[in-house]
Amino acid sequence: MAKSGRDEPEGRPTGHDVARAAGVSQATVSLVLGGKWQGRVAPRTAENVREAARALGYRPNLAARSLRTGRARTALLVVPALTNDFFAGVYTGAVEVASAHDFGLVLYPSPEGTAPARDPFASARAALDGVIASSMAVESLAELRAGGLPLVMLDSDASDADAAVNFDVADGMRQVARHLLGLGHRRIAHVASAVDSWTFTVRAHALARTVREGGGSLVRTERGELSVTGGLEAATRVLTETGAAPDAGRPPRGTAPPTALVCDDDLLAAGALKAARRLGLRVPEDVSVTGIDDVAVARAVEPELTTLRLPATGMGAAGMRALLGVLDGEKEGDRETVLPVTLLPRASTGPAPTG
Amino acid sequence: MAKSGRDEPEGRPTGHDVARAAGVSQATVSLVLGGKWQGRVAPRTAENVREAARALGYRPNLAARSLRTGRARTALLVVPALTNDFFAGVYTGAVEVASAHDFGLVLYPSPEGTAPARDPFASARAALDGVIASSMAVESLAELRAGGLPLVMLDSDASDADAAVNFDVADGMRQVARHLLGLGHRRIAHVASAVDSWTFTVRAHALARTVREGGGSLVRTERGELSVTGGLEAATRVLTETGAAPDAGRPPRGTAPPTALVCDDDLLAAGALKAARRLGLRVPEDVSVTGIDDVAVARAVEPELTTLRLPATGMGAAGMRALLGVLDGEKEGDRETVLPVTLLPRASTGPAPTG
DNA sequence: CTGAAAGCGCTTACAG
DNA sequence: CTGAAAGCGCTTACAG
Repeated sequence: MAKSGRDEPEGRPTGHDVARAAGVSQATVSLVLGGKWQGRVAPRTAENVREAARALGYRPNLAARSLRTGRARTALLVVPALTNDFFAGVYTGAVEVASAHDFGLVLYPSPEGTAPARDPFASARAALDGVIASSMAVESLAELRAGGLPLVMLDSDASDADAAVNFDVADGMRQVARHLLGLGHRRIAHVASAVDSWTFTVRAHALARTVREGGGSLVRTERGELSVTGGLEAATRVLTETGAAPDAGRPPRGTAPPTALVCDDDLLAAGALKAARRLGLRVPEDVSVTGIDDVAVARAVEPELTTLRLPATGMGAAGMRALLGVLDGEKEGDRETVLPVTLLPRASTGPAPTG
Repeated sequence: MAKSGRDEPEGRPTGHDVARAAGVSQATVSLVLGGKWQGRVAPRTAENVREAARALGYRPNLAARSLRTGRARTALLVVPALTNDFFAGVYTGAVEVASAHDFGLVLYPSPEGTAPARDPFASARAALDGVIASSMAVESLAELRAGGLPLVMLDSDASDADAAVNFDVADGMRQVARHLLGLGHRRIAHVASAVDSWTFTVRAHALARTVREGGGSLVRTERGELSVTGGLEAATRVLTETGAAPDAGRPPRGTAPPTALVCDDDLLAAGALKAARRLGLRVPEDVSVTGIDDVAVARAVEPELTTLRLPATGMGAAGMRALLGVLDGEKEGDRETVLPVTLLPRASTGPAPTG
């Protein structure tokens, strides 16, 4: 193991050290390295300063800069979980826009999942100019608001935020429902998220309504945590308790069995696929399954999932742009962005079984 | 949309505001809120201060604190990608230990994947006390070292770090190879990572050696990027070009077809499963497949993957502990931790086909 | 074109 | 038991 660089001769070099080496004042160093020297410092002097800074390995102390300027050019992105690649997309999109505006982006996965984030500020510890929160439950708003920082909400109930970016999930659910109705499905079950956040409430309403309007019926809703296991358990309940699975050994309880399972995300849908297989049902011949998100698992499983592509990267980018707008004191318009979603029909859905 | 809290009457309250409200000096406020008042400030006064701070919604300015103390109590965790839940585990473990020691942990997913991280410090922008880097390629070391901060490497070549935590991947690969040899497999192919970092080099060596010593042979190595698609492509090449797939329509090129595919991670293995299926091969009857990591996708696919469970959370925790040790000036011993790994036999491996 | 100086909001000896 | 003061390393008017 090499030695740590901490105990170098003079410790970490400061602007004064650079100034001494370049034979100028510390103020000049600041001007040059801050890129504000044009017309104020001789080009030759500026070059000397840069040279000295390089030689010493100088890096400005961010704490000092941020204390002085009162801003950190840093935003915090709060997400519920890292176990879903969806948030990788959100981060990627946001960080790209942030970088382009010379902003830093600190990622904070809330340890409580979609539940209230326990003081993300304490954990992030960075000096922050604003917060972007993705897919958080309403209860976390108070905590997030506590910092008094500008707040942009993503894929969430945004009534208390400074700006919002959402997917058109209602339209998405309509697309899913119409896709299934078009395939002849009339009895549909909803494998829903156990977490009751805004986006899932909207999904449930849009699904119920579209199915009803299309002449079908939502025969059952079972909730599961957003994981493969959660989906497996919830879908198993749906399939056995409605009598959809012939081998289940449990009598139907009067409900007609569903021919399609609409799942609130791809992880749940992957679990539903497993449930069907274990109960001896073929997908999509006996039962169709749909997901939402289009994360990697959607194409990892067999059959590949018919799902809704939600533009995660676009949402992250739009969220960062919205935050920048709020920070610039942008007028109150343009504060709510809605991103379209696309249905991706794949092999997990097919014509409803006849008979 | 509600108004942002930015333009409150007096702006964000400082320690002086609290002092004024409580009728004490700013120094006393600092003492009380910093928990260093015992025996220095009257309990009654302390209570008044806390009350005033609460009433004003005071939060200490972290930039000022960090400038004054010279430390930030914050570490940076650099990971290559968020598209693998493995790193969610690493983060979770590290953040737990960090919190217990009142440390913050900033997550930085390197935009270049396992390639050199382009100045994570600029992006993180936080004042940092140390860096933990997981599964990064050697080339990124220079960048990471540039900050002069204590560095802990995870699952990487650690020769230039202050401390290291690694999995016993060599032993793991041996377990995988022996498992397959025990099932009668003699011709094994390696679906390897296209990224050539330390951990993958170790895996390749251990696999080749164990297979050879067990009387088998490594008939082919194909590399793919660490994703389902990468695995699908690499495994398709292995299966068609060795003549393993009868329907492939390509003549064997003199190489005996493998009966087992050892993949460098679960994503690659999930892709291999798809490749086999598309080529009309049954898993595990015609070909066995193994993964590494035991992330969610390992149990999402069918058949579920025989894989190596790498304790990601444990590695994150050990990494943070190691960093804390380095920061405390701990003696040079105990700087290299090796974590054991476990083989999880599941349905994707079975007896080698006879004949 | 360059420098001296103020001040951001804290923590921490040091007086009293 | 409490306060006045120094100083962390920057940025930014302000002089010259």
